[in-house]
Amino acid sequence: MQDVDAGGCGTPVPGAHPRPDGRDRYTISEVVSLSGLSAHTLRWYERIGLLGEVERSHTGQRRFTNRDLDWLSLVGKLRLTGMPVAEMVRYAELVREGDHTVGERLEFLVAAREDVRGRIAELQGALEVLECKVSAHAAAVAESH
Amino acid sequence: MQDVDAGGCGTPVPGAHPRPDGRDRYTISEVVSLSGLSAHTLRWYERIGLLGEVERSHTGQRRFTNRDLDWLSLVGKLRLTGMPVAEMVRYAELVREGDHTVGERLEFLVAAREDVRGRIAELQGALEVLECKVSAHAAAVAESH
DNA sequence: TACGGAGCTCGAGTGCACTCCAAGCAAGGG
DNA sequence: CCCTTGCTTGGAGTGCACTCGAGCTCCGTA
Repeated sequence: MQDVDAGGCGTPVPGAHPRPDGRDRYTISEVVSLSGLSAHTLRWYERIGLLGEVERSHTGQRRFTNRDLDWLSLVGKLRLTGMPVAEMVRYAELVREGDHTVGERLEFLVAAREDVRGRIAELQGALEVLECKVSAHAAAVAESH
Repeated sequence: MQDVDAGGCGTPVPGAHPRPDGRDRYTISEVVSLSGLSAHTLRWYERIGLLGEVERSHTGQRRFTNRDLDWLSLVGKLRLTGMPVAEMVRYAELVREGDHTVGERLEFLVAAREDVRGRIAELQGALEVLECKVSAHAAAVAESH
């Protein structure tokens, strides 16, 4: 089965470090450079349940998988939208609960999408104001030769 | 002289309480319902210099002016963009310093504008991912008849 | 065998933006 | 005169999302 939450929608971001393919086990420091998050933050994400049990090496060190990386990329997107971490944790729990939560997850995603649309509209309002202020100040600067 | 920072760019927001015109002195509770900010927050804004000395009644109560309301509306826009309060305070200081800071203010506004544009782009990236996830989950829900 | 470097856990600390509290004053109504 | 309502102050508290520190283990190289 193809989990509907893993991969499939990630933009292979131009700015970010590319993921070396053919591998599926990454140390925490590799994930730090791949994700841009700090090691502390990654461990914290796991503690609060935003990341689900990460696999371990025989000595107890974390070994992140490509699936973890996909999940982190989604989390990054949601974080950009300003979604509180607690909500993302709730979503992570739904994913862990299995396929029968897919309807609830759909609701969550739709709500998040509407939220983002609203936020974009807000920002566009702010942008208009800023553009107006910029013109006014540029004119004032020009006027004072 | 027409201060380039007062009014002129405010969208008369459809959702917000309209400002009763013909008046220029508002109590703190009037500003609470006009701005949506709490009284605590308004006093705190004044304390940290985000609002400049607010006029007082003979008994020491604050009397906000239309100019204060205009400023608060700009602050609200900037807050929506995620700008830290400290930066807005810096801008407020530039405004208080007078006309000779108009160039610096222009720089500030241009930077803020670029910031907002970048943030909109980020959100649009997140929106795409969300739309993709929504389709995938909608399909999964439909498939499970 | 010694050492540097990466990783581990648990718990405490930080910075931001509020948010609340206690104690007190002023005006108006009963 | 008392009570309520609305406002004042300074300072303490809250919630969020990290962020850091102490003290430990484990591994590879000299």
